[in-house]
Amino acid sequence: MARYNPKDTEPKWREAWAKADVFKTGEINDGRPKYYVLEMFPYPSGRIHMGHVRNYAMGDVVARYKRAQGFNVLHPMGWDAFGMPAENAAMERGVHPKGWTYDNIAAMREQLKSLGISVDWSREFATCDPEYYGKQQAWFLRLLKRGLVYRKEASVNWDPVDMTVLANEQVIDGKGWRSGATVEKRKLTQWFLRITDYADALIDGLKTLDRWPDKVRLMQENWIGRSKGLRFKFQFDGEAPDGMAEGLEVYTTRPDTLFGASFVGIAPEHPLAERLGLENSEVQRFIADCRKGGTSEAEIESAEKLGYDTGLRVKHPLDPSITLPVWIANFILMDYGTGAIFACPAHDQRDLDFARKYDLPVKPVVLPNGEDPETFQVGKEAYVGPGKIFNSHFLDGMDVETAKAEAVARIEATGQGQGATVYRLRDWGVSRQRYWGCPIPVIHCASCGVVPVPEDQLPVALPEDVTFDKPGNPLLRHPTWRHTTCPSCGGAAERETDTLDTFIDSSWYFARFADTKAAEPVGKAAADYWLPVDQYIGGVEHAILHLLYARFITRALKDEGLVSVEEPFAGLFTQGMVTHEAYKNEAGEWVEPSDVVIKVEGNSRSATHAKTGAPIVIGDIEKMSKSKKNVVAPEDIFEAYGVDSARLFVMSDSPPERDVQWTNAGVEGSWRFTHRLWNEFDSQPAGDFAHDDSDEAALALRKAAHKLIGFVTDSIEGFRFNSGVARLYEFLNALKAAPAANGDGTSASNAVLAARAEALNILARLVAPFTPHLAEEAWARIGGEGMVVNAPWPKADPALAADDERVLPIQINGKRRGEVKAKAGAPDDEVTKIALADPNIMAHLEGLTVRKVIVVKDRIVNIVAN
RNA sequence: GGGGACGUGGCGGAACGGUAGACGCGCCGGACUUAAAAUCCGUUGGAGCAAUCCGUGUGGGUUCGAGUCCCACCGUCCCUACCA
Repeated sequence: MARYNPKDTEPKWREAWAKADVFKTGEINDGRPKYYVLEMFPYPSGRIHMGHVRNYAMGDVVARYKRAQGFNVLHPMGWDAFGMPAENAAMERGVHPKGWTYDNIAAMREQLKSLGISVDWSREFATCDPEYYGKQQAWFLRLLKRGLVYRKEASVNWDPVDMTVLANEQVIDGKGWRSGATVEKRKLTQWFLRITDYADALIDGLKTLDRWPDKVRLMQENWIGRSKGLRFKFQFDGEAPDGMAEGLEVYTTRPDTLFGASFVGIAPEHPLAERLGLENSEVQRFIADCRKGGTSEAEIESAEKLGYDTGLRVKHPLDPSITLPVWIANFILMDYGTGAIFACPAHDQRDLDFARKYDLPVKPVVLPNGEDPETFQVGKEAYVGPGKIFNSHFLDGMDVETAKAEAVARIEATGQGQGATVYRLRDWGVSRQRYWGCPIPVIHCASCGVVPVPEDQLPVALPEDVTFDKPGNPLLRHPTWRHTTCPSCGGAAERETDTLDTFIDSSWYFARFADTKAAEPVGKAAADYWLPVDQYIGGVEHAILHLLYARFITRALKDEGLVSVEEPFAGLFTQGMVTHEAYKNEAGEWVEPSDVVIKVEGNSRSATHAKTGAPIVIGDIEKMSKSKKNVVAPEDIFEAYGVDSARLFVMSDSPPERDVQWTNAGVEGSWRFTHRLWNEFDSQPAGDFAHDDSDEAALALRKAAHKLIGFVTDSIEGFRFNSGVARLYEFLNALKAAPAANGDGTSASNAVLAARAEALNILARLVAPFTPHLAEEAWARIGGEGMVVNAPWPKADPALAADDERVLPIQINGKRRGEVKAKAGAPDDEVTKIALADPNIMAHLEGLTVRKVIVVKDRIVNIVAN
């Protein structure tokens, strides 16, 4: 018997798989049902981390399982390869982003391959391949023609030192994350995608995604933020200011509280405010003060409400005898609704805070149930609950919902406004003043305006001779690249130097995988066959941005006739992170796990430094990160324990959707399992043995093996890998306990050896998705046909998988008092008779009267007695 | 402020409304060893000699039966946010 040695075994089988090209995707419509499993593709940072191991191991379990089930499986891999880190490397170390990126890809490809994942590598691509982003430019231009792409002036976060636009996430406490410079708001002309055109479709489509986590669907729904309300125009009392002759338009979701209005508020960026600012330096100063406030959470939380009374007044839309003052208020956002509101302080907390500060009227119009209209008052808290409308003329006595409908109807009847649906979602700004991204394929011509690059000139490729010694966009300062001729008039013109947000790159890659050689952006026949992705797997951190963008682009591409599906991902699974304890020395510096020695005494643990012996503080369990030094490198683990043990551990320790805590002891448990598993295979004697089901031990083993098939199958289907692995452990324990095989197998009966042979044959196939290399070696050891990777998923014999005898617990008044053995499906009265005859039960029923006996077939007996 | 998830042994976690704690880790005991590591075997929710009793954050409720369903509270975590 030889000890299992993953170091030799694992590479051997990876080579065998590659040589036989077993993971090559089948042709479309090859007769088998299709299954498309995809993990979110990685950013090529240079090395894989444990999070990747977990993500790709999960996808691999599904892919291998589905292949064994007879599906035509598409399981591709690619690289989300554009983005800032490549440019940062260029600035910091003088390497070219392209070289840096492709070097990283090469390194990570080797690491991923060493994981033994069943990927069809022939379909690999990177989003920075001109071949890929050229196709992206092609569909981008088609969306431009469709009117889904437009330019507008928008305010952006501008880093004055790096001379670039920053995403909101890159602004930390008002400063650029790299330069540390105070970020300015600048108005720039930017490219946008009309995602808001699809707001309704994106919300309504969520209902069809029944294999998505509810959490993610809810997050998207909230993000899109559909609200129904009323949009109407206030007319000015007296002469309207310049440009406002039509009135001042506001949006509200509470038209029922119109009679509680005490003032009208406009955002500091509102055109009316800006106009007033031109004439009045006091207004100008006020607006400037409002801009100073930061956007961090704490600042918004504590920000004082600020207001400026413009002196203008407007007429109440339902009673012109009432007039309301117009204030400029810092808490009103220009980019939601109309940038202007009517305020009802009694029933909105922000309005109330403002009204109290500036001593404006607070008039309640919704009476909570049980309150007296004469005495009800609003103090420091606005009342936002249900109730009856009062103090509101014709709305009096209505409930809130009825009053909303009535108020909308009245306003619509007077022509002052209309019921309206407003979204929180904004159009998607996709311009980036960056080099390492997909160039926006348009040309600016002085006489023709914006002209799309003709399709036969695509891709618009990035120039490679660029410099990073100065801040700003290298494309802008490149001596020749942007100078070109207008495709329309032939005159001198300039290329667009903005590149696309990298979220565009990842919004359609799954469709390209269907046919990576297609001349069109998406190969229609292949995409129609493969899409949607049946199972998508990735981190929950992409719940909103990536998954929403991909849904939007899919719908846009569908309307453009490029794909046939509306939703890209039929099934979504969001897996948890890989965490690890973080350690600190007495000076408060982070210490790497490999330098820490843990001592256990009873239930308490203490730690010391491996080299110095100095005390170490065991900190919290946190996401692995370089800054906290609590990172365990996958390659070190592969080296020490083998790939299968690492895969097995990340699959087994926690439910897949939850975080898994990496521990050395844990992976050692998986390592022990692989050895014990191998030993069982290795101890099975050669030869054909006949089944003999009269042998109790043999039959028990066979039954356990056939039941196991169902357990493991269900656990994979239901993404409960940890439970499936637990069942495999349990079965291995049963196998070891069976009377057999003490080295040479001599003590086992032929019946048991036959049962063992059958069990091992099943077991090898069931563990194959989890520990594929070991399974292959085990399969070979027991003389399995071909490679286990090509073996069909085992089928349970229903007769063997079913229990013919059941052990039913007997409860008295819900407390367990004994058990009864009964044939499966035994009639209730028979089970009752046996239960009541049980001596222990009889003892417990002493002095009690049996009122009722509840028998749940094959499960439980409950005797109700008192 | 709004929304959501989760509270089970020393730890990670199992449990279609039906035997709570599967499986793993750790601890403890034993075998092997000159010894240790590795490996193997066994015990392990708490109390009790035992019968038995108590146990799934707290308090109520529904049910023959609740970790699971409902209500309230406490705690932890995540998302989102002057969104009118």
